[in-house]
Amino acid sequence: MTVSADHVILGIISLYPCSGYDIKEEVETGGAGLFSGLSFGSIYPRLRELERQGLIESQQANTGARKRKLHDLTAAGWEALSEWLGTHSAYPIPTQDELLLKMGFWGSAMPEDRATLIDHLELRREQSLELVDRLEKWPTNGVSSISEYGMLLLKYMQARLEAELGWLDMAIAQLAQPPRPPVQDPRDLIPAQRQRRAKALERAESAEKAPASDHSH
Amino acid sequence: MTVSADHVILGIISLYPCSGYDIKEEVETGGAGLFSGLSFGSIYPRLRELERQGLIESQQANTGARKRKLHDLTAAGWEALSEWLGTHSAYPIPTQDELLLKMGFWGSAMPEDRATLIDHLELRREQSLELVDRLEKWPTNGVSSISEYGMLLLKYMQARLEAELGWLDMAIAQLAQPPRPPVQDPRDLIPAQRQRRAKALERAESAEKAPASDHSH
DNA sequence: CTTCGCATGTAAGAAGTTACATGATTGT
DNA sequence: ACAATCATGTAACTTCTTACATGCGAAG
Repeated sequence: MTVSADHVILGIISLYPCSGYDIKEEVETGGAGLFSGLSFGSIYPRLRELERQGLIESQQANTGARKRKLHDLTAAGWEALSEWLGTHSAYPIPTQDELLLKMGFWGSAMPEDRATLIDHLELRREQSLELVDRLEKWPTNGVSSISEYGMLLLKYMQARLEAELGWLDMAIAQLAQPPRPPVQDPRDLIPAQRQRRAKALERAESAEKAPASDHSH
Repeated sequence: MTVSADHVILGIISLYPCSGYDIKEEVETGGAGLFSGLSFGSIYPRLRELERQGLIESQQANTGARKRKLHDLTAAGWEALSEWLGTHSAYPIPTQDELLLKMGFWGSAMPEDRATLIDHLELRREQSLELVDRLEKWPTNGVSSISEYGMLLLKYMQARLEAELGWLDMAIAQLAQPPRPPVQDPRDLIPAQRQRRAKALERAESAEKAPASDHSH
């Protein structure tokens, strides 16, 4: 499910011959970082392995003053990259989004506390607005390379963020109102959740008050 | 970065007392599956561990005719779940989306072949339309429990999918047209990519034709 | 009577992260 | 002189997945 580190590394090197440090940089602040993550702990070992496999070539380079190891694709590397690009990708569900996941459990575990959820959503809103800002400046920042494809990706993210922000405003407003009843609950699970929770907490509390009653018969 | 399996399991059990198999079911076809994934290989060992930690209680149950082990939260389990819900979540970047990632490398590795990318995007479009359909029927399917929070999640996914589908139509249409020049390319990396690739492939081909010239000096 | 779906589990391994270790160069 | 940044690497560990193993009940 997770995208292979090797492919990300090959892809980034295809953009320009670069060092392990450059790759990390690209993933942290560049466009590739929007859709993948990599740490040094995987970059360097993988670079060695890719070189062993003959997909990349490495050479010491002293551009500037620092010594760095520059990596570039071999013919086999370009072919491996193209082959990967040609294969179909898995549909991106499940979407990794902890906040939304939590929201799905809110009704059962945090029956009363809507304020905390609103707080989470407002934080998300701020962070998304920041990202919108960063993305907006991208095509004119004077440093990033943005191809036609890069521009399409940028538009994808913008469309998605816009939709998310609209939803956030709606959701925050709704949560500030009194709770609404379930939309559909054929097995009456939702009232049962509250009861199960209340019973479990109550039982624990009474056990705490009378701890001597534990060794039965 | 990845959401912890334990929290997902606790969350699903909070919805109703369930077996390991039920949890898998919920993740495959239920709402929780939109934002998390779990396999049997992690569910069963984690259930044992959560029981050992006193966060869940398990009991043999013979509802129906089959023997299953039903799990429910203890007071400590409800508290652990609430505590998790109360903490802030990481911003969901990087977004795990292999297709978009590939698109970012398309210009360097597949300079000519726009048809394959269009094909990928059309497949995505179909899959997203299918999901839209499934989501639309959800609140009236007569079986799923959908709280107010669940309904908000549903609306989130719908907003996001709608934005994605709009973008897909635009992107597919654009890619059917002739290529456009880069939006920004201060270091002229984009033309360089084609040259590096061409040179690497060419070099490999000539080496194949004259394989005897390898032992120099 | 046998195949499919329900149901639980284990063991080996893939893949990546965290934390650590090291050292040079640049800016203040 | 000192800190921050550039730069490369390793080892231990966490976490989850894949593939396998097992068995019962229901349906055809």
